[in-house]
Amino acid sequence: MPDLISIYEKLFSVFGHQNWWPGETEDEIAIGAILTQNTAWKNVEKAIQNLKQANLCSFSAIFSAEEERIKKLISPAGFFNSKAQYLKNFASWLHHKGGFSRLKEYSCRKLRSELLSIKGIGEETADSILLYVLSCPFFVVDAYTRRLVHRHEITSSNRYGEIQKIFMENIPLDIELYKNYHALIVKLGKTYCKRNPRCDVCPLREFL
DNA sequence: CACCAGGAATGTA
DNA sequence: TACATTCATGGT
Repeated sequence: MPDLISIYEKLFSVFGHQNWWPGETEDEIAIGAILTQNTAWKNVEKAIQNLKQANLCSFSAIFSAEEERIKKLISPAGFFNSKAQYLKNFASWLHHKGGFSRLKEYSCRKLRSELLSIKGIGEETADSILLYVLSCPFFVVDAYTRRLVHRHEITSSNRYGEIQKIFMENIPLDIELYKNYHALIVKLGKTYCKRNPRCDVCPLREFL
């Protein structure tokens, strides 16, 4: 079983620095994290473009907008009934807190538990927002990450916390490393080995 | 036409 | 705890 550092170095040597998460503002990043739940990123881009065009790509705007209007704008991202409500829920929470800038005084652990208490924010979405917006060191475990660890037999567990624990106990505690590693895993997943564990061109084939 | 995509909530056993 | 179902659009 290859160690996680070796995999990271291999991925970095192939793909280089990633400069992720896509999104120009804190709000846009968090909105994207919610909209991309079980949805192709391409569809999320359309939804975000619609929100921008309507000047609704911020939580302060979403907070006071009609929910039906949000639904129509984000419809390309699917599950619009649920996601419109999720965006509203997050917007209410953020409004109550007074914005992202007022969250600096909270511990990362506290922030995580608060995010998880919002309906529509699960572990992956919470950690994505924590890592990419709030600079908290939580490793993001997504579908690509699960596939990677299972394919490489790093663990047989499919539990979120279990997989996250393995990463956080085996790589240095470094925000930028967490961001880059996650981004590289997604880059790998989007580029190669979608369903074929032994595809010839996968950069990690030496580990398979 | 079947299957899936950077999940989460809800219900069942 | 471990699965199953539901939510919905657009690409392959």
